Amino acid sequence: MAVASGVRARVRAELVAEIKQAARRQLAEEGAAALSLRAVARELGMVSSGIYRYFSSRDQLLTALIVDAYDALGEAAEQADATVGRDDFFGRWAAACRAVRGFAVANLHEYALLYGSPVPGYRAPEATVAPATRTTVVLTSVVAEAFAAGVLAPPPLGNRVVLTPAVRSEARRIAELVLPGVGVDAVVRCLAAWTQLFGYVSFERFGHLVGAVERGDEMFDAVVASMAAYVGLPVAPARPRRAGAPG
Amino acid sequence: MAVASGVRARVRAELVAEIKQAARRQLAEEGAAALSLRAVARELGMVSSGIYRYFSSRDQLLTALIVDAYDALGEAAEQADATVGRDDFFGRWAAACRAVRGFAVANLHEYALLYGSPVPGYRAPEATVAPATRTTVVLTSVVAEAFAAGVLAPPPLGNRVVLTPAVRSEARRIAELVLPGVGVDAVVRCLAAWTQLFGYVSFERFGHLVGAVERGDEMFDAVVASMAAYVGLPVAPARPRRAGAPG
DNA sequence: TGTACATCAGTGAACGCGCGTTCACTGATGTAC
DNA sequence: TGTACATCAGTGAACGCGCGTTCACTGATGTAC
Repeated sequence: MAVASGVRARVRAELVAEIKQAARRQLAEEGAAALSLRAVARELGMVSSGIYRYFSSRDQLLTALIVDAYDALGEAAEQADATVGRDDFFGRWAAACRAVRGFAVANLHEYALLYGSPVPGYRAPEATVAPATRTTVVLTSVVAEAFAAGVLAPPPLGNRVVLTPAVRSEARRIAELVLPGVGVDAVVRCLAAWTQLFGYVSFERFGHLVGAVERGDEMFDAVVASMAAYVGLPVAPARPRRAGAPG
Repeated sequence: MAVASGVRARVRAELVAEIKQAARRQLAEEGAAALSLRAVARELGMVSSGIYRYFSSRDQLLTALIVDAYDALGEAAEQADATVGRDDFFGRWAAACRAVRGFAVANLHEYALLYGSPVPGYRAPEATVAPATRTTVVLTSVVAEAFAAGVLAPPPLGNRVVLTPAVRSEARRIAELVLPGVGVDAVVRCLAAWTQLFGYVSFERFGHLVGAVERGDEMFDAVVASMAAYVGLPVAPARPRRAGAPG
């Protein structure tokens, strides 16, 4: 019966979920390098070879965890973005940045799995690419929409850096992908802000700010605000404008 | 004899160096998690227990590698800084940034050991703190000296972000340590630039820019220049001024 | 200069451990007639 | 509704591997008189 087969499939899906959850728990306690199929099986009261009914190798389980983590982070960023009024570009940017940091705080080892050292001997397959871009798309969309709304500030006079032709063409290519219409100068600043965000979160979570920054939450907000201004987002919530009108 | 004893000590020091070198080679090929005393011993044609004459545990060897890597990176930054005229603050900043990236390019796994995911189960001892700050000191010194020379630009109008009291006091504390006299606003921007630098290098080296940035060298220089301007360093080499004169 | 002793480097065997993966198997659960 | 068969989940033993660390040991190298 189709129904009975559906039951089997559902049980199977549940077990896959349970295995991933156990693996995630182990990840949280020991880190990615220490993740082992045997320990996962032990936690589920199963014999180690039983896992092979659900994952064909340790790497496949690791890939599933990576994809899930990228998706969880991406969804957190999307939801944070969605809580803010569409025209409050600064607020949306800040909300997305806070979501990234919040994810890293709540899931240190999953964050490290995504953005820390590559796992030795592990090569990320194609399947991880799409989920990896979700968070980036949230951030670039805010900038792209601010530009479309005509409120993205041009670079201040002091920041008019000369760009080489190679950089300009590269920036144009990036703009076509995720920042339609945005100028090469702003693309470079977006790239800086994007890497700054993850650089700060990594430094904080990996212990490089110990002794330097104590009030992590407030300092993070300050840095995010400063970088948002640097990118050109209006610091005060933007006045609603007709989207698409160039500024 | 003192001379004979000196010979023994020198041979010992050489062997310590050889062990570290073999460990570094292994690090470069497999990554930190795969570094093992047995493999190091094998490479030296020694029995595994022999290593214990020189390092009391795997963690102690790891610590030695971390200290060496911090020192190598710090020295690279210092030397890069030293090649540029003292008054060319922008050039000094860019040179130091390039040195950081250069180190990461040439020594991926050592860079990952320092700035990637924390090694599971390993807790960095006090001895690593001082060497870890060398690179940071190079960068902050450039900014502090630019300020002292009176050429550090104030934040552009668009970047006058409101800072909370907690952030201001934290920034003041940081300034006392490494950025004497520099305003809280600039401290926040330095923190952003510092984390941006390592964030970019990590993203590039760990594969997060694949498909986005192809001309790594030139794009890096562009981002560095943009961030240097954001920090307030004069983009063109500064006119020589009497150091210490406030701007 | 020569001998007796102490220090040290490196050996080899062993400890107990955990790992990923394979394989033939036993039951239980679904499927087709 | 009932039976015969196919599919699937999970078992248990085994493979070969590498790891950190301990320990009693053998020579060689230095030290003190």
